[in-house]
Amino acid sequence: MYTIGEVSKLFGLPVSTLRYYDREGLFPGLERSSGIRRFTERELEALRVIECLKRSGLEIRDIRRFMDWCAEGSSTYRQRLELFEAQKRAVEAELERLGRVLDMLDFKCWYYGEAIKDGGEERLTGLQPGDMPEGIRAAYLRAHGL
Amino acid sequence: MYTIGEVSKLFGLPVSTLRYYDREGLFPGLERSSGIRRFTERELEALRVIECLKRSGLEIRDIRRFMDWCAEGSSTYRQRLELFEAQKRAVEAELERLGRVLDMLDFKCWYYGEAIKDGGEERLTGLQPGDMPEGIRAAYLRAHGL
DNA sequence: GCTTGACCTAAAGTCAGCTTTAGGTATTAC
DNA sequence: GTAATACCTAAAGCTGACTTTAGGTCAAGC
Repeated sequence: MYTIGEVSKLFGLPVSTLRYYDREGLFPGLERSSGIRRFTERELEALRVIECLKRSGLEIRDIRRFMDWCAEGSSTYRQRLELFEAQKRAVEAELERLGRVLDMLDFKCWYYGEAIKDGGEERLTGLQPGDMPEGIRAAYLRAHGL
Repeated sequence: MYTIGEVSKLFGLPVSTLRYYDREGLFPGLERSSGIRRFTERELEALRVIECLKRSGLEIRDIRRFMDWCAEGSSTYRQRLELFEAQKRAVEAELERLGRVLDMLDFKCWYYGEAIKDGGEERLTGLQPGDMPEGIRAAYLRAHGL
């Protein structure tokens, strides 16, 4: 059993955020003793799932819906599975987009490294992909969707 | 040369967003003919960079600062390089976090698949990592930071 | 007994990033 | 000539996710 202050430290989240999550219904079964919230291992796992679903792009209201499904019992397993499968696809898509972002950043790092060496961008502005070093060319082409 | 409507279609961004970006100073050299914005290849590349920096976690005001550096010329190459290097580190960190999110989602997909097969969570609630299949155990442990 | 610190609430405030509204110009299509 | 369409501005409005504020309870330490 943990107080809100302990959970705050464990997860590195402000107390105000935990109270906000509770207000929004993200801890449906959270118990209290004389008004004070008592977090159990169940709420800690809920919090791990909340962080996971948030990072995967879900909004608070949708996380709430998921938590309500959990409280509803075995009749909602299918919906819960489908939610996780959908978020998996969303995260895989995001990973791919971030990969292309990284390609652009790699290209730009190379570009400014060269610009600094040259003292200007004259040589670089006319550059065709064919004139770039192997790895940079690949990154450039992926970043520009070619 | 492109009108704002053409750029909107090319990038899949609302016209209102492009005007907002312009208002926020993200196209420092954008020209106009009789009041109408004329986007050139330079603005298209700027837009690619904007999307890249935004996805990498930068705020509009910081992107604006970068665009101002570009307008300032060769004296800012170093700052620009450092910005891209910092964003590269940020994206690499985000990729790792997303990897752990994916681990959690993999675990939860497996979990609910099993719960559906079993018709309940009784067997699963007592489950130790040692009882899980190979790949799922690994995902579970990574997702839970163990 | 009184201060400190951890908890509580309801309600208002904040911030980023857009989007919408209201009103206007200029060109093309009929 | 008038209706539709694409452009323009300034300013207000919106949304999600918190955070802050103002005011209160309660137990522990001095």
